[in-house]
Amino acid sequence: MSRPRIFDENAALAAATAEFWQRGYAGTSVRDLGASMGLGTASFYNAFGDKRALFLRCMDRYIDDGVRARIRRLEQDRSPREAIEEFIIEILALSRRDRRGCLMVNAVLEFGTEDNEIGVILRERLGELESFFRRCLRAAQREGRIAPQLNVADVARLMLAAVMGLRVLARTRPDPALLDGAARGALALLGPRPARA
Amino acid sequence: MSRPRIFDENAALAAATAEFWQRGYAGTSVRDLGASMGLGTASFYNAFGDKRALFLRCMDRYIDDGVRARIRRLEQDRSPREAIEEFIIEILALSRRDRRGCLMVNAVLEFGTEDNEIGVILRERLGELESFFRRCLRAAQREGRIAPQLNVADVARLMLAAVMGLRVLARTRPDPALLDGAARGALALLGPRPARA
DNA sequence: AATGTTTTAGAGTATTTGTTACAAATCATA
DNA sequence: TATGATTTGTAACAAATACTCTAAAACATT
Repeated sequence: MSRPRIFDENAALAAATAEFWQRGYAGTSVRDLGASMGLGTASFYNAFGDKRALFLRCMDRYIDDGVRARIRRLEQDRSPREAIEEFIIEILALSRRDRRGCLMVNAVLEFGTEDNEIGVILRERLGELESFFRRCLRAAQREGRIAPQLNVADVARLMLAAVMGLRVLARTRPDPALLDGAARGALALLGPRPARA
Repeated sequence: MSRPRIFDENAALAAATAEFWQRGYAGTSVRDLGASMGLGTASFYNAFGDKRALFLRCMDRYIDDGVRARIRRLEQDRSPREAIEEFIIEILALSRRDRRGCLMVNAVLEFGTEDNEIGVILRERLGELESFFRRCLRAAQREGRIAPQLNVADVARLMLAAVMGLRVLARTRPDPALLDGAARGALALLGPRPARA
């Protein structure tokens, strides 16, 4: 019917994501993107609309494959308390091995106040993460795996902030001692593991 | 001796800072800056060198008048434990009233991986904040105002991360309940206030 | 009033930005 | 092998970017 695409859309999106992740939205030019995606201008605009639309697709993909997948997996495979613990441990591991921080957090700062449509999306995604923490904390509390006097809502909020902070620090001060310490501190929020009855 | 300046350098720096703060470095053009500072191109370049140099001056000023002044003041006027408490309360108040977040945190994400000179400066400034927390925690522990079994180094690191996170959240999700809750969570790290002996 | 020094105003420069235009290329089907 | 549809390469665009240049203006001192 028509000329087939020569490029792999998934690979192109991955390349674009990497570029945005490293240099930010404003810091990445369409020419940079085309080069790293292996696309000419025509293919670029034909396939993805424009720069902003491409960024939105990258962010969607990034979040679906990242936080969301992690939340789904941990909530299915682990006990509530372990789900939180594992989440933090995995974020720590990511932060230790990758100096780019988190594309979503980076986007929060770049678009938070300026682009309202992106702002809405980001707010919602952050809400999902907060909800994950709160759900797990509440469940863990019901199971008696964390102290009953813990303020679940506030700890969830603090954990959200702590994770954001960890991702920020990873981008500028990826000192393992710092990242490990902050993560240990966050884990300590759950209190000592109660002995199995 | 020579033609006097028509503009107030301090006011000009304040205006530039506001611009960078709101729109980021890449997002602010030299024309924007000139306009908000009330400077023509010649005056701009004559007085400040170039865009990057101006940004460095803005950041210096911002940090000196901000975190550093706050640390100095609190460490002088307050007990160690209160210094931390007040610091968090003040950051919370700032975050609630200003959606721009923190210029320093914004810069961390924009320059963390790209510009090494700025990266070094930011790393050092973050270190100062971490040290403040650690100093106060250690002193408070010696005074018996926080639990002796608290891991001071890790709590200081977590607090650094939490403050960064709070500043990030302020920029996109300035929901008072969220910010208040995260701050309460951070304060709870210090444990209950011991009764005065 | 002349000198020296710096600031100012504004036009101008070369490069980069995001995006469009257009014709050639490539396939499935008729 | 012609048709139809879409992708591709390249050239081009207007606007914006950071920055420079030239010359006039404004002061303190002589």
